[in-house]
Amino acid sequence: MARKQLHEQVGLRLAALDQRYTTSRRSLVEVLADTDRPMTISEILAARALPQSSAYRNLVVLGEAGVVHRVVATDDLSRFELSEALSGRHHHHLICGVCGMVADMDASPRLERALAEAAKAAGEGAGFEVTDHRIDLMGSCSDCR
Amino acid sequence: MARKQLHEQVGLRLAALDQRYTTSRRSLVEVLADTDRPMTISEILAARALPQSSAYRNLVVLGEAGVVHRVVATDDLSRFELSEALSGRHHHHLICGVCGMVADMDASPRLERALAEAAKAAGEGAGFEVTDHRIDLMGSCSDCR
DNA sequence: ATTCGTGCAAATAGTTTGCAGCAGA
DNA sequence: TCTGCTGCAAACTATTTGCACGAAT
Repeated sequence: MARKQLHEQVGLRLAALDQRYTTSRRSLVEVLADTDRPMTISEILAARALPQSSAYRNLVVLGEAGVVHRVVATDDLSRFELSEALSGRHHHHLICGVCGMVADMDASPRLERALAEAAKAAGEGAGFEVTDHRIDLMGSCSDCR
Repeated sequence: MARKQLHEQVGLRLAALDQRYTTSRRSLVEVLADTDRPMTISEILAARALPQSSAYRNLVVLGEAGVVHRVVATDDLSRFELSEALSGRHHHHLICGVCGMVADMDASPRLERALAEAAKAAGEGAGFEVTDHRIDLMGSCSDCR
């Protein structure tokens, strides 16, 4: 999605919640749009000077607006990425167990189909309504070997 | 696995690291063997009175010994389960986005095959060596609807 | 005996929040 | 203009650690 349209979309989503699209929120969206992997708070702050509390607060708001998505890896750092609704790329993650790095990985149709089937079975069995999924491949990245 | 053999296995794994199989460690293993879902620290402490610090410390040791495994869901509570090497059940998780509950879900062969293929492709593409994976179905549990 | 584990309390790390001043629609 | 956002600092929560005592080999 072009950068301009991206901001338009974000603006709309925020407006729907009576939230303003302020400079710091725009900053956060820019940073996340510029990268191809989920970013930690410190990475975000390294890219755009911004008080931590504003970063946290705005990421919450952007999360509620469906603009950003929180990724949980294995270390205890939150990572954030643009939501798939905005990035348009359904993907999963590679997670390095040594350094904690997280990289994006494109989804495979076959995997998605198998997953949909498993989700259906799980729902029937346990009265659980599946709305989303998360697939992570764990291992070691090239820097850690 | 029978309870007695389980403790034997745990004892061996701890011994391999020059660690003793003490009463509190045995307690932790028992609690985790008695349940079918990953447990938070507070759930564990509710089941067996034990100082928090001992629980945390021993879960680290049991983790290093490959006896327990830490499960990361979406809230910021660590959850622990018996490792698959000991439980013998390869499984994935259902995670409720409302209450944070985590339940076990048996793995499906088809899903595993599709995943193995995706893992191979990812490794080739990114110089990433895949050693494990994690699949979670997110949604809402029966209690939350 | 000597090494390792325990329990308490204090420390730490990441994240959240109260409040006074500032800015966007 | 008026409601909501910002920035600072203090608060909070989950987890980790230092240290002196106790237990296991």
